[in-house]
Amino acid sequence: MTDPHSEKHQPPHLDDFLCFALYKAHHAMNRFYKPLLGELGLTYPQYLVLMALWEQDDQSVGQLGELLHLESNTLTPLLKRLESAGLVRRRRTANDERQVQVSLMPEGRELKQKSWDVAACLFETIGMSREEIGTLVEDLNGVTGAVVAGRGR
Amino acid sequence: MTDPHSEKHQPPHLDDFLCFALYKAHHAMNRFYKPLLGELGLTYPQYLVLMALWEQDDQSVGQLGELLHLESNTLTPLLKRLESAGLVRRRRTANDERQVQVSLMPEGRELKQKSWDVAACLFETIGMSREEIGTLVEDLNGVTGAVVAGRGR
DNA sequence: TGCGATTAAATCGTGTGCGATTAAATTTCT
DNA sequence: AGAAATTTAATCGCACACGATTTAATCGCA
Repeated sequence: MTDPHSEKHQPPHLDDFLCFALYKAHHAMNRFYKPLLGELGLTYPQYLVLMALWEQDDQSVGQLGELLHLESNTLTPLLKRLESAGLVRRRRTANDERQVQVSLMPEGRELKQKSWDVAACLFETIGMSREEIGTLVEDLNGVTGAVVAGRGR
Repeated sequence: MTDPHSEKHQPPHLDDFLCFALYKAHHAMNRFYKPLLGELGLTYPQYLVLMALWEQDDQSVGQLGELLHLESNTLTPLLKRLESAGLVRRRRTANDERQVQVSLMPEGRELKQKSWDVAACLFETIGMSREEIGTLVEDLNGVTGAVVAGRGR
């Protein structure tokens, strides 16, 4: 059994754990976005779903789930809320009645512009260059990839 | 209004957003930990609370909340579950009856050893050196700090 | 053709997270 | 000393997140 963080067999501090740093950063991001997105009537996961649709409209629940690493049990109620807010439309596809296709309504498409300010606000707040952010994103994606790949053992 | 991610006013891909990278990495970590911690009868947030107590026993709900960035509305039910599992004890302090002091029970203290393997397993899985992890943790904490500091505006 | 296997969403139950409010104890200030 | 302000947990309601199950549609294969 490998000692994960120190040469000595001495427990590291909580702050040294990668999982805890991720936990905190994710929470901080959540707390930062919440009031800004609240003005748009969105939650953070709803915002991510809309971002996915802005990039590629008309995706199935499964496609969205794969992109966002979410299952239908999470997405279905979330999408129903977006639908009842008039931002997206949910329809079963004609080809395959099992699939539900999610597409943007005009009101949902408009939010793209407003949400731009939110991302810009975060960018200003953290005060990092594009290169630094790019490197950090790559590192995080590397960790994500390794962890996801190493799961089924 | 600053364009956050590109010279051109062209929306970046979802994968370029730091918030999304964090979201994915945090979820990946969660999904990795869940089955391992499940064998110990713990959830991920419960594990973090225990880690905090292993490092410093006998903390108030407020202290734990400050460390983990959680409010009493989240901690109270979580701590009650840890208590009913026999891992911790909750008692109001004699000095100040408002505060609830949380301390480890023997069974909770024992889990420290077992949980060690979980951290070691993650360390092996991501396959990064201590230096790389340390740098990443520092970068993440930097982002967390900047975001938290920039909130009240 | 038709029946079992597979696939895609939806449903259910539990456990976070958090904004808002409440309740009780302590501190402050006159 | 005593009322008002403050502090600390707890409570309530809503929205994820996910394991497990269910339902409905499609596929595959004899």
